[in-house]
Formats: sequence, structure tokens, C-alpha cells
Amino acid sequence: MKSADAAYDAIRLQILSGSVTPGTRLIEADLARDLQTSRTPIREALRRLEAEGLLEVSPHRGARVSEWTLEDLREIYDLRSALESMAAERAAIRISEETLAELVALCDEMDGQAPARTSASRDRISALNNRYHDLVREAAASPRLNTMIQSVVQLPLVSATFHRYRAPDMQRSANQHRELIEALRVGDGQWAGAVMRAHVLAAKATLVKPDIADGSDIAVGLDAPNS
Amino acid sequence: MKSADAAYDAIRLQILSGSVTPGTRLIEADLARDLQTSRTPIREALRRLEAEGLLEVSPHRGARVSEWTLEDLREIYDLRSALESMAAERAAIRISEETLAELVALCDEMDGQAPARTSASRDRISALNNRYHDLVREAAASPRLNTMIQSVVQLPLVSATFHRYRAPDMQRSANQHRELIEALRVGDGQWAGAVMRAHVLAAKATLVKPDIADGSDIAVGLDAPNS
DNA sequence: CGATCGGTAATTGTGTACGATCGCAAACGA
DNA sequence: TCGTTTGCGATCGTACACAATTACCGATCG
Repeated sequence: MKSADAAYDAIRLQILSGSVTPGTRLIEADLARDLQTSRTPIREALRRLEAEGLLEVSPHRGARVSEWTLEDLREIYDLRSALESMAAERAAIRISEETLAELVALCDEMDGQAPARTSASRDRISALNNRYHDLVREAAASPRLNTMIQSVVQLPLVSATFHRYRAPDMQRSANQHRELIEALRVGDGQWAGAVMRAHVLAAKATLVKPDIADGSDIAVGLDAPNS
Repeated sequence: MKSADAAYDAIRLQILSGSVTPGTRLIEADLARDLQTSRTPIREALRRLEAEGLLEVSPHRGARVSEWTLEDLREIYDLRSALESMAAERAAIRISEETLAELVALCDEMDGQAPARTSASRDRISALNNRYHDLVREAAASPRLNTMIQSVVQLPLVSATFHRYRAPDMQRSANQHRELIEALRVGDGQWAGAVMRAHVLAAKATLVKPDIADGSDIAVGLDAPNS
């Protein structure tokens, strides 16, 4: 693996895991020292992270970790609903029987973890969910669309949605996963797109209206990077 | 201006103007020599262009200019229709009176150039059209959405659509521009989105079915970079 | 007391050398 | 004749040194 890739992964992980908080200044020289490499790979990594929107770089002032407002979140979820529903629509007329079978298997396993009392269980469900959505995107067979979706899905708070779901939310999500499979199976793009749009907008509602008063820490439990 | 930015612009221009054809291998050392700079800024430029999809880089084999298939074009226009209609929808509830007035002015000027017999006239219309769409995107007030649209609009064949329009196409396009203004003025997001979707898909049809048998050279007339 | 104008230090931007890796072709053996 | 291997050349990946630019802070003046 290239040193630049390693630096990219390391810095990205630090941001997504919350060990560097938004607003923090990232200085090339410091990063190079910490990651045991030179500034050149660090620069490449920072530029990539900037392109993904995780960093904002100002000349001679270093790169700062982006901050996310509520408005940003809304915007991101709206974007995601548009893109993912388009992916689902395309997938409906392209998906294979094998992929459909795998989607069913994923749903089964998620239902098995259903109670989701432990944090580990939630992590597991989150991973399965990511896999599920990855399969749908892949079935859409549009690299460009896929890239765009990734860039909005990988953002810190987005991949942690499941940690804010309560039982009814989980149930609805599971139902939508099943319904989407039906829509895909019969090749109904309109239906598939609509289900996916609802699915994403439901997630948006859960995140944007933080009326869950239990733990209330939005600390990002880091999911397996789905890149 | 940073040397890296200059290199980026120069290379991008070469690709978009067609002076380097798809498939060409771009070698960092050569580019550095040609552009009177060192490899470091070149590297940064190439990475940015790669992120935009204009290049495909393989380690130790150099960067190659991406090739576009018909399927790519379809995909790009579908993406664009989804994104631009979303932008129009957002713009409908955010656009200002001033911006609306400018849109009207742009339409008036485009109608003035309507016959569009000369190539210069078409270039002029193309520039006005770009400005029009830029205003709508800006009114959507979503940097992320805007960035995504730019990345699909800046592709070579996309910004040259007007050079393939015949009189009826131009007329329809003009009508849609006017209709969109109406939708925006009354703040009807659904309407605005639908008009924009139709507008983009009409452009897609013109490009993807190349049944125009006049000049038939798809040589890309380079529009002003709208970045 | 506030604003403006320096100077200094920190940080990024660029050039270049060197090492690593890979593709390609020629030579060798079966 | 064909497959394999080996060596060379080309190209990228990384490191580091230096230049340029800018931010920050303190001092001075109104």
C-alpha cells in the first residue's frame, strides 16, 4: 500500500472516529511526524480529504476539520435520498438473482440481531446495513453515481445512524429493506426508488430531530469504512 | 495563482479542448517540462483531475485521459437530470427577485441571438445558457449539490450541447427557460424540478441519438469554463 | 483605549534527488 | 515455436531542502 493511502486512511479514521474534533487545525509537518512519513504523502491525503468535504484548507493556515451544521445534515440527507433512490431505480432493471439472494440473507441476519440491546449488536447491524446498501449501489452499475453516494454516505454522522434508532425505527427500516427487495425482484424501478427515498428520509428524520433523550451524545460510533 | 492551479487549468483545458485525445498517456515529467514547472504541482493537478473523472491513473503507467462511451453519456445525463432538478426545486423556495430579473434578462438576450446561424452566435448562447444554469444552481444554496453538478456538467461533451441543437430544439429550450422562471417565481418546487428534469433529458436525447446528419463532427467547441 | 503598522515565526508551496516498482522486450530453454 | 524468465528502461513514490507567503502578536501612534 502506498504511504499516501496509509496516511489518507489514518487521517480519515481520526476524523470519523472523533479523535480529532471539527475545527481542529491539521498541520502537514505534524501529521508527517506522527505518521512516520514525509510531507508529500500527507499533502496528497489532505487534498483527497478536502475533495471529499471532510477538510477545509486555507493556504498557510492549515487544514481544518469541517464542522457540520444541522442545515448541512439536512442537505446531505436530501442529496442522499435523491442519489440512492436513483441507484435503486437503476438497480431494479439490472440486479441479478444472486444479488437478490444475498440481500435476503442480509435481511435475515439483521432480523436475527433484531433486539440489538448491546452496542456490539448495533455495530453488527450497521455493518450488515452498509453491506446491503453497497449491494444495491453496485447493482445500479454506475461508477459515477456510486462515487457521489459514497461521498455523502461516508460523512461522520451518516454512517452512525443506526446508533440512534429505537425499536420502531429498526422495525420500519427492516420492513423497507424487505419491500425494496420485492420491488427489485419484480423490476419496478419506480417502486424501488420510492422505497429507497422513504428509507433515507426516515433516517434523516431520526437524525435531524434529535428528540431522543437517552444517551444524547452524538459521539460517532465508527462503522467499518465501506469504501 | 498557485503553480498547481495553473497546471490544473492548463491540463484541463487541453483535455476539454480536445488537444489531447482520450486514451493519451500523460507523463508527469513531460507535463512539468511543457508547463515550465516541477513535478510536484503537476502531481496535485493530476490528482484533482482524477477525482473529477477526467483522468484514470494507474501506478507506474501514468495518467490516461478518460474515454466516454455512449453508456457513460446516458448515465451522466441521468445523473445531471436528477441533480439539476433537485437544485431547481431548492431554488424555487430560495431565489431572490434580483436573480429572477437576471434570469429574464438572460432569456431576452438568448432570444435575441435566436437564429444562431454563426458559430460565434452559438458560442454566445452557450455562454448565456451556462450563466443561466449557474444562477439557478447558486440559488439552490447547496455547495455540495453544486459541486456534484459541476463535476458532471464540466465534462467535454456536456457543455457543448448547444452546438448540436437545431431550430426546434433551441425553441423548446428557450420555452423551458421561460417556464422555469415562472415556476421559480411562484415558488413551486415541484414544477421547477419537473421543468428542469425535462430540460436536461431533452438535451440528453439530442446528444445520445446522433441522428443529425449535417456536420456530424462531435468536435468539442470549448465553452468558457464555468467553475 | 483603539487602530494600524511593522517584524517574526510558522506554514505551506515548489524544486529536485533518489529509491522503488512496474511494464516491456529480448533471450533462453523446453 | 512457444512459454518463461530475466534484465533494462521508464515512471512513479517519497524525502528533504529551500523559497514564498501569510498569520499572529506586539509596539507605536492617534
